[in-house]
Amino acid sequence: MNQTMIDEHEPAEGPSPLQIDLARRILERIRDFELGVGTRISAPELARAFGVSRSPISAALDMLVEKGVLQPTEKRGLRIASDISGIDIHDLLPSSPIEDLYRRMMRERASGELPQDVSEAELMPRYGVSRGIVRKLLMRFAAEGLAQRLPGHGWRFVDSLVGDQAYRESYEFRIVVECAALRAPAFNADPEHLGQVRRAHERILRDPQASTGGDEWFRVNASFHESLAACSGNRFLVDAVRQQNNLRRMHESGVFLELPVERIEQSCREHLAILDAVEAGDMEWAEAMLRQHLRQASEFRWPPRTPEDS
Amino acid sequence: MNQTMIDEHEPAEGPSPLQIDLARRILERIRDFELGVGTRISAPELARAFGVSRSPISAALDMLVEKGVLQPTEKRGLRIASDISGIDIHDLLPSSPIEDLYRRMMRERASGELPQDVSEAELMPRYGVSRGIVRKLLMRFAAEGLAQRLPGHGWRFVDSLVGDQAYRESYEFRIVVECAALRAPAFNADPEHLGQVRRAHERILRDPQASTGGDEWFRVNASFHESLAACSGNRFLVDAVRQQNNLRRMHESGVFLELPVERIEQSCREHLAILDAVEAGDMEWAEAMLRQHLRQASEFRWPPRTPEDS
DNA sequence: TTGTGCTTTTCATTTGATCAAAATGCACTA
DNA sequence: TAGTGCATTTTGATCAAATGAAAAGCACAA
Repeated sequence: MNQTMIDEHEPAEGPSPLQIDLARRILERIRDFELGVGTRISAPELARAFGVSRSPISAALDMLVEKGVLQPTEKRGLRIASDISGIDIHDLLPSSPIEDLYRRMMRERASGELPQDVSEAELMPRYGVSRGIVRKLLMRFAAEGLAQRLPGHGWRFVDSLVGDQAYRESYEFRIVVECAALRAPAFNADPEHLGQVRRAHERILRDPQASTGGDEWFRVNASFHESLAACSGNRFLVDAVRQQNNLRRMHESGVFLELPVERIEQSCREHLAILDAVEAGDMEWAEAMLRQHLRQASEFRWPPRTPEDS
Repeated sequence: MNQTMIDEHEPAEGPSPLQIDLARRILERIRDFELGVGTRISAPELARAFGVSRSPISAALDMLVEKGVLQPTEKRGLRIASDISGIDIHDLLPSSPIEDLYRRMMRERASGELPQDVSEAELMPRYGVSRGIVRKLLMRFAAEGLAQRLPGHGWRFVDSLVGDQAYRESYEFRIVVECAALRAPAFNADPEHLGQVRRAHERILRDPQASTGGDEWFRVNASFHESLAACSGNRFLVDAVRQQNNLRRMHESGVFLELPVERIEQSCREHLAILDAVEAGDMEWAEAMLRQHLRQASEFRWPPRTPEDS
């Protein structure tokens, strides 16, 4: 072959998915801790918090410097350069192609475009990616309890939350597990942690409109339920709640319409009331409210979908 | 290169892991359905039952013919040739190297020889296998909820059931979930299925000695708890019970001593009593007994281990 | 001490070709 | 109508080499 092109390395191999993910989580962390402009940022601390080495953290911080969120101090190190409380994190950061594909698959599965049983070979041309990518994605679905390998050939997505039946089962399960968490003998509310959850809710209530579209509300909602379970001190309860959150994420990614603002506000207030009861130590009241909260949610019907849906 | 050797394919590539697994499950099925000598065997039916195509089923049946369990009929097709109720399935069938390695890893992890955090590169030389094999094994652990990928490099085994703390949490979780299953509004006992579980218990009671060593008792025990959950009609409860079974399997594979016979017999009888109550529709009594059964199990201390254990 | 900026080392992904195994289709039979 | 036996097609496992990314180490600064 003749080399008419400069056979240099392909330029601009962007940041790795891990780096992008870390950058996003760093922003979320800055917001959750309500760190102000000028605060110094420590790479080792972040590395510890996220369970990785400094290498990908440094790369993520570099991205944030490029975006103007951070800036180098006079001597060494970084500090926060701008207020990010108002901006949308997803708009600021590129999302990795892998992440996009993951969401796209989830959406197509939730809407039924993608069948329940799929083969790797079928997905490769469909999404125009190599087998390695397909497997990585499927493994991720599997790790989140959303898919599993079949014996022999192929993968199967879990019976998702389509149809009233599975939906009911999910809420029944959540009531069982989450209420049990509140009743756990070793229940111990960590004020620090719950306070953070509470602040996130108050942020939503201050500007509910901003949360209807993105997954901001989803994140806060999920962390509320997970944090309550965490107080039980029982890791299995936490895992169960987390998996239910994953399932709901997949289901809701198939619903295109936005949640009505009033709905979000009401849920927020219910969450805060439950937090009040928990922090006051009135577990029975908290449990009653949580049960009621979940039951209401299970009766909520999603807004009508696009016309061609069944 | 000169070809001094006959460059034929390596001989005797044994049966695939799937084939061996299917052969084992076919034997278990014959025993569970108590099919007698002479019964004809239908490959498509087995393929349907196990969710695979006829190809691996045929290979598995060939293995069983070789072992003398099945034999060809005069014209076409196969029939059962010998009574297998007394034999040990594990002795009859070879176990695939992959399966052996899986068990070995599980045992070494349960006993603490293998650290909680591992890298693929560390396991390759340790077990003398390629990276592909290591990944397949780790993926299997992950699928069973026994391990997960870490961000960046490496894998982490789940906090296993070592230490009183995790052990207590596990039983607490099981009580919550399994008792909820009995209380489920849609609870519906399938007599066919439960009868099969019952027969398996009676088989154990007839010859308890035979079950102390192998995993026969473990299988029956696990299927009892899983079957009860299945009657709830709630897939999430079933999944939760199944995952707890996986965890216990890993934990118990680290315990070398055998369970005392009396212990197995007592559990068997308790299981049967619970089945009686369930089939009689007395769910409250069933739940009370189940709760008591689990609580007792949680208080049971394993027999002393080999001396050098902590 | 704790953090930074760099280098070195280790680890895992990617890629493409080859091959084993599972799925599928078809002719034929009980 | 289901089942068998065999042939064909499809799927995914496997391997080594090259590349890219994360972890680990070190000197130095606040």
